[in-house]
Amino acid sequence: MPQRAQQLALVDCNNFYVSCERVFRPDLKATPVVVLSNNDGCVVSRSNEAKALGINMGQPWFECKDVANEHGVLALSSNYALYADMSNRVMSTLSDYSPRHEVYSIDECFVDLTGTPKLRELSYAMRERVMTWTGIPVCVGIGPTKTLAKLANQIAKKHPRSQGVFNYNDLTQAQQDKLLHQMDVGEVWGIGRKISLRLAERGIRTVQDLRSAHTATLRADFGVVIEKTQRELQGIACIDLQEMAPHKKQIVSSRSFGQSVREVAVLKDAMSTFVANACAKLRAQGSQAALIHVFLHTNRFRQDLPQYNPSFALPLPQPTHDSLVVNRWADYLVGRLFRPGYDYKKAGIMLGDITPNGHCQVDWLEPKQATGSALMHALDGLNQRFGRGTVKVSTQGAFTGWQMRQERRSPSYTTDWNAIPSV
DNA sequence: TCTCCGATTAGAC
DNA sequence: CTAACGGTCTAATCGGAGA
Repeated sequence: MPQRAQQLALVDCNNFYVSCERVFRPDLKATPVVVLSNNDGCVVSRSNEAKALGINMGQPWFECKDVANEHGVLALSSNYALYADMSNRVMSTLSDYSPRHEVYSIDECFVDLTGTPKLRELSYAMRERVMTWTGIPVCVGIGPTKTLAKLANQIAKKHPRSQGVFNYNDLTQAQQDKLLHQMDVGEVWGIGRKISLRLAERGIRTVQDLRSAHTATLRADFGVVIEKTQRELQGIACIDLQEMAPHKKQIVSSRSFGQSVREVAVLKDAMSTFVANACAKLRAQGSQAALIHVFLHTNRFRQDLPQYNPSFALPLPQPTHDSLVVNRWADYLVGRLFRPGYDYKKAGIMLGDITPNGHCQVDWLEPKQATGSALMHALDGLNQRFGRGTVKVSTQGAFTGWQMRQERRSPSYTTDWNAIPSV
């Protein structure tokens, strides 16, 4: 008996960060809006009006500022607390539709709707409900594989006639061929700029070209990943739904500074914040790290200034998730890496060699470490209940001048009572 | 020559 | 006034060191 195709939906929020801002500022419905990355550096989310003005994704703000101001574009600093909270609401709404779902990113979720009767009606209802319950518009793309669901989602986004829902499984073979022939390979999930160019050299320009390319040659020239992508385009699922997020194998916390920094003390202050951040993430997933990697960066865009990008990876004698322990090492490393006379623009820490708590190789000879777990537990509890930064390590916050620029931040509508507008 | 491992690359969002 | 360009994460692949 032939197996019926999987009905895998990709639900993707439209212009997510901008949409989050608009939920609390309905007056901005027709205003072109963009949201900027950390440090107000690049454009990371655009309303349709802003897209129409030719403002590109990832474009540095200073490049498009003039055009933007000319057309009355409102630019906002990113407010991740708000977006994370809105994301949770959307994902929780979607999770009611299938126990088999995967939160793929802050604004995307795969939902397995295989076996659902009246799929079309259900998809429209799902969009409606997310809109009513959260205020966030979404589009639904359905296909037999993740890659085709992604592609279907793009169609749903692009063609107003689809009303936000597109099911690839509804197409006949001939319709599929025609559709894929009209789409650029670069639109496929997993095919980025570099590979698009190399594919084009071999005459593979459309999605249909890729789908029908000679598999062995493709694999030899481009590797396994692209072979999997091809199979997915052919309707053979190679990328599984990951219902449980696996533990992170590496945790990074880093930031560009608002201004350049010349003093060690300020770098150490910043570093202790990064350490606190990274260790909190580590504890949140119940892990320990045995490798810490600290780095400093000068401004790579200022080639007129001397460049210096030192880093050092330090294996720890014992794995830990204790901010204080990590902070001592990081502080020491910053001191070792620092050279006076440079304008530092960025720093950070990477935690590696991550294992679940208690699953470590213990060195017989090392005295058993007093991990301070109870202290860290209390600290996480307070910071969770009263907001990040309620309790800090003493080296944090003595110096300023490294904090990022955020001149256009919206209030924290969903996480701060004081931000709720008075009626 | 093979294997291991760290560094680099490419991609996503 | 000027200068101004994100942050995390994974997997594959590359390339050098050592066996």
